[in-house]
Formats: sequence, C-alpha cells, structure tokens
Amino acid sequence: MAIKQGAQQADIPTICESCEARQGGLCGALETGQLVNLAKASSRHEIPGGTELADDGAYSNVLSGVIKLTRNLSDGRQQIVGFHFAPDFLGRPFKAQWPITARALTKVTLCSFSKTIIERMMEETPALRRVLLKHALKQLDEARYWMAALGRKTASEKVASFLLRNIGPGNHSANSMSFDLPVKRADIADFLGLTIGTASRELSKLRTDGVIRIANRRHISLESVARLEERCGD
Amino acid sequence: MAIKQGAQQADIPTICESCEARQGGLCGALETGQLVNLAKASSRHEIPGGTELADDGAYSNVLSGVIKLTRNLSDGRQQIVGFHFAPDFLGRPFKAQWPITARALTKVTLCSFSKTIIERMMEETPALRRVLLKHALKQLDEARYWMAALGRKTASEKVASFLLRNIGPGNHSANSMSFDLPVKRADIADFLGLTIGTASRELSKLRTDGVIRIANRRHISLESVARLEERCGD
DNA sequence: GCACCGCCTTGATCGAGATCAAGGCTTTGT
DNA sequence: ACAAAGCCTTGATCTCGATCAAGGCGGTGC
Repeated sequence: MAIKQGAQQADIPTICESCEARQGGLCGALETGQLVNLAKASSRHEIPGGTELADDGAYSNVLSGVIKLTRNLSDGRQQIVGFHFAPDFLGRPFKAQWPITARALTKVTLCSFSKTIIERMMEETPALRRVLLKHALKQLDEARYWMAALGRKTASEKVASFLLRNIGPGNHSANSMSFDLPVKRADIADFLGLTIGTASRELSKLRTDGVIRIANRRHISLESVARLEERCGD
Repeated sequence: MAIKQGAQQADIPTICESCEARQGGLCGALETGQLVNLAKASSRHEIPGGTELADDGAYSNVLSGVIKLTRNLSDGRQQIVGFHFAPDFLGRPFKAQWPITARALTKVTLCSFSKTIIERMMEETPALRRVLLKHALKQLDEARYWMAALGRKTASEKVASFLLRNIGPGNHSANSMSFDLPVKRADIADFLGLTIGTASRELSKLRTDGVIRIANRRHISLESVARLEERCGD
C-alpha cells in the first residue's frame, strides 16, 4: 500500500531487527540469514488520519493506528469489510487488482515491503507463507462472523456485537471496559449496514438502558459486558 | 470433515496418483517424494445430499457436488457464509473449534486427510501452504464481496448478483447461460439475508421482465447476462 | 392413476429501519 | 472569544422487505 493523497511520508529504511512488528508481524517470519538484507528493503511510513492508501502491490505491517477496508457499489453506497490494527498485514498478494479501498482512520505507522520484495520473500520463506495463511484464515473467520450479522441480525444486535467485537486489540477488564472508538458514527453505520441515524439511535438506547456510558463522542465505556453479550444474538 | 448423521461412507483409501482433485487440489501440491506415502493416508467418501459434516479437524478436497457453510444465531436464524464446489478445500486448519456448519446440498465426493496427516503435510510441504494461502485469500475476497451485498444491496440486486456469481464453476457462454441451481429457495434466502418469499418474488420479477427463464424449480437460464449485470449494483 | 408431501408462488398486512429534516454539541481556526 | 464547519442526536414520516396465510405445482410412493 502506498500513500495516495496529500501526506508527507517519512521514508525511513529500517532494518527489521528494530521493527516493532517483529513479534507476530511480517518481520517475525524473517529469521533466516538470507533474509537479513531483504529486510533492509522494508520502509517505514507515517500516515495521517483520513489518507487513502493506494494498492501498488506492496504489503505492509500495521505498526500502530487503525485502517478501514471498504467495498463500494457503483452509486456510492459503501460497506466497510474490515478493520486493521497492529500487527495486521495490509495488502493482497497474488493479485494485481483488488476491489477494496484502504483508508487510515487515525494516524497510522506502516512497515512496507515492495511487491518485488514480498514476492521473493514469499517464494523463499515458508515461514512467511505460514504466517500469512494464519492471518488470512483469521480474517476469513471475521468476515464470516459479520456476514451472519449483516444478513440476519437486527440493528440493536449489530451495534451490541460491534461494541464487543470491534474494539480492536485491547483493554479487556472484568465486567467493565472503557475505550476510545477509533471510528465516527458514519463508519459504524457503514460497517453494520445501517444508516447513521439508526446507529446513533441504538447507541442512545444502550445508554438509556444503562448498558454503556457515552463520555464524549469518541469515548465509550461498557457498564455491563454480560448484558451487552445478551444483546448480540449469538 | 467427517460424516455426522446417517450416510454410509464408502471408505476407499486412495493413492493420490488417481485423485481427480490433483489439479488445483490438495494432491496437486504433493509432488515431492516424501509425500507419496502420506498421500496414501487420504480416503474417499461418498456423501448423500443433506448430510451434515462434523468438524473433526480433517481437511478435504471436494471432488464433486456442492457444500454449504452456515453460521447460526442462538435462536435459529441462519446465514449461509459460503459454498464449496470442486476442487475447493473444506475444513479449518490451526483451529480445534469452528463455529461453522457444513452440509452437503447434493451428493458429494470428498478426498479427506486426517488432522494428524494434514498438519504433518503442512509442516513439511511449503507448496501446500502456498496452495492453501491462495485458496484462503480467494475465499476472503468472496466473503467481502457478499458482506457488501448483505449490508448495502437491495433484495433485487442481491438476487441478480447471486445468479451471476454463485452458479458454481461452469457453463459460461456468450450472452446466455443455463444451469441447474444446486440450492432450493430457502438456501438462496439464507445466503442473501432475505426470506423465502422475497427471494421467490424477485426471481419472478426477473422472469416477467424477461431477464431469466425458469424452466422448472431447479433449472434457470439467463436470457440476458448484460441486463442481469446492470441489476447487480456493482 | 391418485394421494400425499415438500417446495414454491403470490397476496395482504405490518413493522423495522430508511429517509428527510431540524437543531444541538464539539472542534477548529482566527 | 467568536464564528464556522463538522459531527451527532432526535423527531416525523415513508418504504422495502418481513410476516402471516392461502393455494398451486411437481415429484414420489402406493
């Protein structure tokens, strides 16, 4: 993924030894000697929120921040098909064209590998294919979970499921958790197949029912995870 | 996947040399010498339509027939999250539990490998991981296409998309194609997030509009692929 | 051939969520 | 501090697809 519109890229070549995504990330697969120099071909990017990422065949590790993936219909209707958090991978190997758009929701740090490099690495490093296979299967499970939600859940079940499952990797505590939503209401709607109005209404209902607390627009705390789970439908 | 309910299994151990799924299938990855004997561990199953397949960790090639994958909500609502045709793979490596149910829609022939075997093969055969990675990525693209359809398309767009994209691997001709639907109306509904009534109504509308012809319940021919594409929304 | 049963079609009505619109709250820039 | 723009909430109304229900068709078994 490359930067598409406005956004200066601090193009810092990085040796993977120092890469934060080493654990669980692409670089984590690069243990063998022949790859040390390949790893030098990686580069670091800082990308501001809102930037659209062009698919140039490169493959990246997300080091920090949140990215949304969307599919668009011809008349502009939009569906978010997934989110990426650290240390996820971004990109679609084995394919030149990809009908999916990636956009940074927050400031994002990426560790990128060019198409050429990543393809050579894929050939030479079985461990890399293994990591990528596990990652793809995890994303497939996710996608299918949300297919069931999109096709069969009510608006309130969708919102409850979103709050429980799409928080990103983080802060789970006993029976109360609190976090900053990385998305605005329009994104919640585009992810759940709803309109902004319905998404907002359902959040309000959860608030008046005492299931969640909405501190400010972006900050939510779950007052009762158990009661939220009851409302998920699955 | 193993057979779950009623269904005699003709358990014929097969050497992969004779496996129809060799091309593009699991066996196609097994070229190296050390795997010839592993391949002997594969077995062939004949499964009648309607059978539910239990997830026992085995991994199978579909040699013929159609399988549906479903996710279920607690109150019985159901969503079909994918179909498998030959030479697809069936199963979920790297995971003991899988919240997805597989059921044969037609008579199905499988070439199965036990969990132990498939894990050993996965370790020893980079080519296998490569095949599985490509397969997983293809399924992920599919799942995301249908996420957008489920979340944002109208009933008639969903049905049009289904006719064009879920025919299974087959008979594309110039501007007219004809085929047997492997599914009943209830499955179309469960796949598209609709009710049987709506699915049937939309098919009727396409018929009266002259876009398709419904010979009998299971046999449909597309009179105008172009006009069907216009109605897909993407 | 005839009866039965499962699947499909079609109609009438209802309701969840979309649409349209007004106003309030936050953030940002000057 | 003030103004302006963006985002969010909430209300009123409408619509698409769900629900409920009544037949029709086609395959299967006797």
